[in-house]
Amino acid sequence: MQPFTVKAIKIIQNIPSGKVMTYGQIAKLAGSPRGARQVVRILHSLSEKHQLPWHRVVNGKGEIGFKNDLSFNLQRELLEKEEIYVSSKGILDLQEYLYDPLYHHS
DNA sequence: TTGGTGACGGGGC
DNA sequence: CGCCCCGCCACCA
Repeated sequence: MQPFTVKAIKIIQNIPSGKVMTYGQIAKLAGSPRGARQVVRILHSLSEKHQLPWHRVVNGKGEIGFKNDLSFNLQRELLEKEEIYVSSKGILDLQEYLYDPLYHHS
């Protein structure tokens, strides 16, 4: 397993409930600034095995990425359960919900 | 080995 | 805002 994959998994596992991270942000923190698509791959193939909170990952514009209705609706439901408001078009407010593991209060 | 494939991202219009 | 193009990169048939 590549170090990138290991790091990305840890990062995803540490996203707190009620917050989201973007594919690109995770890729960058895991050491591959242009590896957003690899994050997609990881979520797709390893979410179950590693019990990843896959629903807390959205694209850089703050939208649910799925085109597929079933997956789209499921992700929206899971986010709203965590008090994250998602519009019917799948858009949420990154200013409010984005999690930055490198940011610390005072 | 090679070419197709994305739950992406940035830039241009 | 919406579209389109292009670069990206590990995986797999």
